[in-house]
Amino acid sequence: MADLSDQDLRIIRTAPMFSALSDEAIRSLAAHCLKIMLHPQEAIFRPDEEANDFFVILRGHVRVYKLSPEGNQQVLHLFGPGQTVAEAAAMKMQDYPAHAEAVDAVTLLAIDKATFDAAVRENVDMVAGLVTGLSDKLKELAGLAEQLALRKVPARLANALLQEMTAAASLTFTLSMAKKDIAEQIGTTPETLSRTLRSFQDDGVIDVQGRTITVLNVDVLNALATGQA
Amino acid sequence: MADLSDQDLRIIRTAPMFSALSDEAIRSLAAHCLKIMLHPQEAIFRPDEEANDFFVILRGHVRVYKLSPEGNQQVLHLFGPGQTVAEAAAMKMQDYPAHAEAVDAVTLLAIDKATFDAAVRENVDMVAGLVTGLSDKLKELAGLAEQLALRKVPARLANALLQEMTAAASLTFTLSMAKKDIAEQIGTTPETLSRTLRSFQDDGVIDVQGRTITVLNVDVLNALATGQA
DNA sequence: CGCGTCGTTGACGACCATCAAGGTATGTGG
DNA sequence: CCACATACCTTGATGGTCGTCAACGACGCG
Repeated sequence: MADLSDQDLRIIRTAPMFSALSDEAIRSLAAHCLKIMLHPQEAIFRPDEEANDFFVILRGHVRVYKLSPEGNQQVLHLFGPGQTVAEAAAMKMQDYPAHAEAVDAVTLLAIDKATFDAAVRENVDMVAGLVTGLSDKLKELAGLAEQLALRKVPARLANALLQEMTAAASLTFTLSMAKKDIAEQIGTTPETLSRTLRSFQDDGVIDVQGRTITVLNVDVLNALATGQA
Repeated sequence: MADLSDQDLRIIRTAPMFSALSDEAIRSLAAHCLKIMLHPQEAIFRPDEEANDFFVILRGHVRVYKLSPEGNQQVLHLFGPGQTVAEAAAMKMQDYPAHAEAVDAVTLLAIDKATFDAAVRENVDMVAGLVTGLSDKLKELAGLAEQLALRKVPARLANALLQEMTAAASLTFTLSMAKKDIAEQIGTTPETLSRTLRSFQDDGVIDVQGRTITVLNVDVLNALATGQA
């Protein structure tokens, strides 16, 4: 039931599992799917729901996170257009393992397990892409666990800054989200983030002007990120 | 080149990706594989090696871990007989994402990417199992990240104790490994582990006699594990 | 019996979350 | 256009958690 624009098609084909499919194959798959629009902060799924569908992001960003009993959250993934969410849970028909919510205005394609299974049976080459996607997520989570266990806040922050820097392809860039969200993502608090940013600035590694960061010394920042400082 | 006993077959079929295969299919796959025996502590792979093979554990236990620049390690997975190691990395032909080593005396079946690909092409039903295995690992890592970020040491230890308890199916059990290894697995030090165990004991939740633990109050232990205490 | 690994305990300090308060920015309605 | 509300950010003070260092006792094994 979902109409797809040409741009939608291009975005969907960004996902490894769909990259090998023809336009017609994607369109016929989408014919059985729902297009969902969400407002910022709107919930997509919760850990106690059964995973009947998984999602392809057409527009916006999705945050996948765990919640502690005290209400703290830890972001596991941050997904953007062309990425798939919860395909592993859906394939196994278990409960979703975490929370997911829209970060900004989001459009999703919701694919239910049955129609996806049918699509896989007709296009066996999707499997390689599916595995690739899962493998990427495994690697990401392994890196996250490493960071949380073995790196202190300065190293995690340095990492995040380097990521933003390379994403912007410039030594000066504007943070892609509010500082409080960055704090959350690297597993700390806004207060500690603020202090750590200031200490970087005092050390002459970066310059902070509100949401705009300029990296003054990439080498030191790299050293911080890998823990050699 | 690897001869498989009937017991080997039974163990291999424990892995979700092999569960649907016939004896002959497994034997013909194994004909192109190597059986590897390892001593305790012996390395299996390192993060800078190219992942040409992945492994099925026939005997013993394998620890997969990340290493910090300071030499601390964080265990990501602990695998036993019938589990597969590094299949995601091997399928994508990238570098291994972590270290792996034998915990005790280990026997592995090493499967290289090419022969596995061939096997998958002949037995498409393996795919579902492959995905199941990856999905399980994703869930495990997500849980680990949650614990590291959001739970304090007592909660993580309570969790570990509950796991050992249910594995033993008895309120009294002997730890499956040295305490220092448990400390490592839950991301802390032997000293802190020792103190936390003592505090549990002082609170009357468990009794500790060397490596033997008796759970005196399951409810409180559960509360500790979920963070409600 | 001696040695090495493991486990425990104590003292200490680093790191970081929390609480509280004030400052800044941004958008909204009058 | 200004006043105000509401977020977001910063800064300081404080305390808890946990890692580190050091010393010692307990095992297990050759």
